[in-house]
Amino acid sequence: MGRAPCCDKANVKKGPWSPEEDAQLKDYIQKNGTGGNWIALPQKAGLRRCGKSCRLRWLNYLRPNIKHGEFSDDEDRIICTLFSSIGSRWSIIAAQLPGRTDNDIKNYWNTKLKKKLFGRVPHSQRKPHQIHHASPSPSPASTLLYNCSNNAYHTPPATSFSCFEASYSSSFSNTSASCISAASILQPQESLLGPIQHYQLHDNGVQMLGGEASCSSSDGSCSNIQISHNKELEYSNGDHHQQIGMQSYNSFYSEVADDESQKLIMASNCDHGWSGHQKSSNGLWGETETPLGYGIEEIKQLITTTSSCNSFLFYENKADEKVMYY
DNA sequence: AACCGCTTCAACCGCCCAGTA
DNA sequence: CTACTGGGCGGTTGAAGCGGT
Repeated sequence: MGRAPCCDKANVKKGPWSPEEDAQLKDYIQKNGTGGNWIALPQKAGLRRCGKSCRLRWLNYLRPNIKHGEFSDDEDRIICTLFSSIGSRWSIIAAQLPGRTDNDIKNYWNTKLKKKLFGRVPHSQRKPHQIHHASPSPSPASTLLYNCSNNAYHTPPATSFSCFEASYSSSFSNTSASCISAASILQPQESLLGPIQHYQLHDNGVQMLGGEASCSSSDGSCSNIQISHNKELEYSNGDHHQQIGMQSYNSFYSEVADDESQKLIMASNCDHGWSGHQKSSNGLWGETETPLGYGIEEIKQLITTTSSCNSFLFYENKADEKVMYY
């Protein structure tokens, strides 16, 4: 048996708020405050709304000093930086952007910023042969390479675990690669991956990001990997091989394992090196701990210092975006 | 003008956590 | 210690708007 609903669903109004309801809620809160009890608030305010709905409406729309409209470049940068550090902790990200709500930022990220960074190809411009439908299981990862030297973002071609629906750039061969960070999630079960795809490096054939990573641990858990590269990077997918660039870096890979079926490999050659941190059992990092081991105060500091070099980690877990290019 | 497909974003859903009885 | 409750949060949905044909 599930938990009791927070309100009588049959007697509450749903859907868009009318200007009258807005005025009623705003008026009540301005006069009486929230009283620390959102569940009781609608009744007191004479609204036929769920308490949670009132809270959301107030926080996201009616609250004073809410900023609507275009996000500035600075805000973009802050969102990207924090997202790279702490993931989709929208409330924490929102706390760094006065006047912005977590919902706003979440929507902005999902609808605009993500596309801005990844250069999404409109459906109408896709050629049928470019589209490959992957396995029906959720594909949790997308991968992004961030080149600090020219402020450009690049994604490598999609891997089987990297099914971000986007136009994957293979152009980082002509970047200086002075500061490239890569991250991806590996899923060990082949059944979840669909067709085997992997990146490999020429010469010594170091395989990574979905292949058999070089493991430093005896049990193959791949907790730490250190690789020095100055090599061409090739993308391989069965019979299709594509050279995707030249990388020159000395990387230290750390694993962030959050459960048995998902392993996160991070790579960075940035100046402010970082180490992997284990998520807690609930899949979240501690309130003041970030994946990079930064506290919230440190994140604030990070915002001001990462303009020169960032470790970017992008991943998503959206089951319905299982289209990829190869 | 009508239709269609895409995008946007407000709002909802359901889970998790902390506080409390 | 356990059960319950409300608040908070991230993920998802769907109506509205918009542009193209």
